[in-house]
Amino acid sequence: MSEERSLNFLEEIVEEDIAAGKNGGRILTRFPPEPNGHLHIGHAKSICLNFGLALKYGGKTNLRFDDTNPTKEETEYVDSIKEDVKWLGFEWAHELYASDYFDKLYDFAVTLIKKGMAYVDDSSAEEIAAQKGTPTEPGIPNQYRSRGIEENLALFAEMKAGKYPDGAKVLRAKIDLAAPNMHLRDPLMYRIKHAHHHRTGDKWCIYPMYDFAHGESDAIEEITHSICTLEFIPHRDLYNWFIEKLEIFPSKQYEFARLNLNYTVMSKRKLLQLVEDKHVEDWDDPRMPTISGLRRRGYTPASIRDFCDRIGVAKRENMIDVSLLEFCIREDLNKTAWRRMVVLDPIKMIITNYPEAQTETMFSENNPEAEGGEGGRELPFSNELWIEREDFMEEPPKKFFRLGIGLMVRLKSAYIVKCDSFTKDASGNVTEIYCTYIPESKSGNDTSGINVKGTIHWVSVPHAKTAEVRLYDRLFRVEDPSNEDGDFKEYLNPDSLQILPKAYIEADLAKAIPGKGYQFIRKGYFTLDKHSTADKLIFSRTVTLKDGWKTP
RNA sequence: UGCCUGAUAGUAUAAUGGUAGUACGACGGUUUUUGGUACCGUUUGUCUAGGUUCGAAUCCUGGUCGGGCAACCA
Repeated sequence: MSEERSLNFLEEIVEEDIAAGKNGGRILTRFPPEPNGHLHIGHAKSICLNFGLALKYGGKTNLRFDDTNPTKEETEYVDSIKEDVKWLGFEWAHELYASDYFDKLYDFAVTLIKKGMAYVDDSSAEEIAAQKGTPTEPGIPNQYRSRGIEENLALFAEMKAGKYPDGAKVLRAKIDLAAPNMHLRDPLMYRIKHAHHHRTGDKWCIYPMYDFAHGESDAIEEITHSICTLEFIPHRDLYNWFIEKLEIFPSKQYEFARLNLNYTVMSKRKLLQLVEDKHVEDWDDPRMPTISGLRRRGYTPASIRDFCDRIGVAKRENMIDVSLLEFCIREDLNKTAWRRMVVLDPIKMIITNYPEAQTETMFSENNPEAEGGEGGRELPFSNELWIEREDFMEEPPKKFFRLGIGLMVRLKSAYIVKCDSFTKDASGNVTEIYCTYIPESKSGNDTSGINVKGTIHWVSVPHAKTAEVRLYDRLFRVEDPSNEDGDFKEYLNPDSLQILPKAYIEADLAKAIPGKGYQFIRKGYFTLDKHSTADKLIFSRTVTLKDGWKTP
C-alpha cells in the first residue's frame, strides 16, 4: 500500500474538514438530479464524485430528486434515474425528494417574511426583469418591496390557498437590488403554478424556486458537502444567505467543472431533440451518451467508474477525448470478454486438399487473458470456410500478413493454409479463394516447422449461423457540435450506424447471454442488442479493437 | 464597460516556494496462433510582461485569452 495517489481538490477539502473535526468527522453528500430527463455520462461523473467521496471517507450519500418544478418532472424519470445509479454500482443512504420538504420550506418562507426579509411582489415577470437592472446598472425597488409584514403574511397565505392565478404574484427575498451579484437582487423564492405534481398531486399551487429549495434541502438532511457544477458559483452567496438567515444547518456548496466529451452533445435539451427528431432510436440508442445508451452499447459499470476516476476533477472547463472512454471499456472487456469468431464481410475459402465431406473438431479457449483460458468451445472445421473479405488482396502490399497468391496464414485454432488461386465474377469482385492446408500444422501439435506472420478468423460454411451486426461510430462529425455555426444537428455523422444484415457467426454464439460482452476476434467487442431474438440474433459493437495496422 | 471564475504537452490531471510527473493519444520497438493484450522506448507543456526570493507552475502587480451571471428552469 505504498501507492500514494494525489488528492483532488474536493478530497483535500474533505480531509481538511475531517482533520479540523468539522461535523464530528461526519461526511454526507447527495446526488440531486431533477427528474426531467435521463442521466448521461456527465451525471456519472457527479455520481462517482458524490458517492465516491462518501465511500472513501466513511460517509454516506443521499439520492435526492430536485422536484420543485411540477410541469417538467415525471415519475418515469425517477425510475430511470434510480435504475441507472444502481446499475453504476452505488447505494444511496436515503431516497429523498425536495417535494418531501414543501411544508418545511413553506414555514421557512414564513419565517423570512416575519423577519422582514421576504415580500410578496405583484409585478409581472417582465417588470421584475426590468427592475433588476443589468450587470452594470443597479436595479430599482418597486412599491411592493415596502409592504408590511402582516400584509405579506396574508398575501403569501392566499397564494398558497389558491386565490391567485399563475404569475399573479411571487414571493421574493429582500436582499439588495444593487448587488453586483445578480442573484442577490431580490431573487424569487416562490411562484404560483396550478400544476399537478408527480408526488404531491394537487396539494400545492405554489412551488419553491431552486435557490430556495436546494440549500434548504441540504440543510434539512444535514448534508456536509454539497457538490455541484461551476455554473452554480454565483448562486453560492444566495445559498449561504438563506442558510444564515434561517439559522439552519450550515451545509457548504463546492463546485467542479462538468464533463464535456468530444464528438457528442451532453445537454438534455439537445439529447431530447435527437430522440424527438428520430436521429436516434431512443434515449438508450447505443450512440447516445446516456447511461442507458452506454449500457445498451455494452459499456460496463466498472468501465464507466474507471473513466470517471481517470478524468479527474478540477474547476477548469474541459473537453475529454472519447478515446479515453474507449480505452476504459477495452481494458475491462479485454480481461473478461469471451473470444468468438465472426465473419462480418464474408468471402468463401475452399481448401482443395481437404476431404469434401469431412468435419473435424477444433478447440479454442474462451479467454487467453484468463487463467486456464476460462475453458473453451469446440469449433467445427471443414473444407469450406467463411473468411473476412479484407483478409485477401489480389495485389498485397509488402507487409500484408494475410492472404494473397502464394501467401500463408494460420487459421485461428486450426491449420496453416496457403493461397493458390481465386475466382472473380463479371464485375471483377473476388468470389472464391482456393487454398491448400498443411496437415502437420494443426493447432496444438504443429510439426510443420512453418512460421507465419498472420492469423485470421474463420467460420465453417456448413456449420455457420447468421446474425445481424450493428456497427456504431461517433454520433457527430465534429468534436464540439454545440460550438459550431448553425444547428448542431447539421454536424451529425451520417454513417454513425452501419447494419450488416448477415454476418456468419460460430454456432456457440447462439447461446450468447444478454448483457455480456464478447470479443469477436480481430473485430472488436460486441454485445447482444435488446431487440435480439432467438430467430434473429442482433449484435452491437461496443468498441473496435485498437488497430495498429495501417495500409502502407 | 460590472461581478464571479479559470489558464501546466494534442486531451485531461499532479507537483501546495526546492528535479515539471502520471494517464490517454500519437510514433517506434520486443513478445504474440487476435496487426488485440503485455512489455519497453520516443515525442510534446507551466498564457504573457514585470516584481518578490538564493530559488516561482506555485506568492504579488498589470495585461491577454476562455467560461459563467441580468429564467416565475435546475
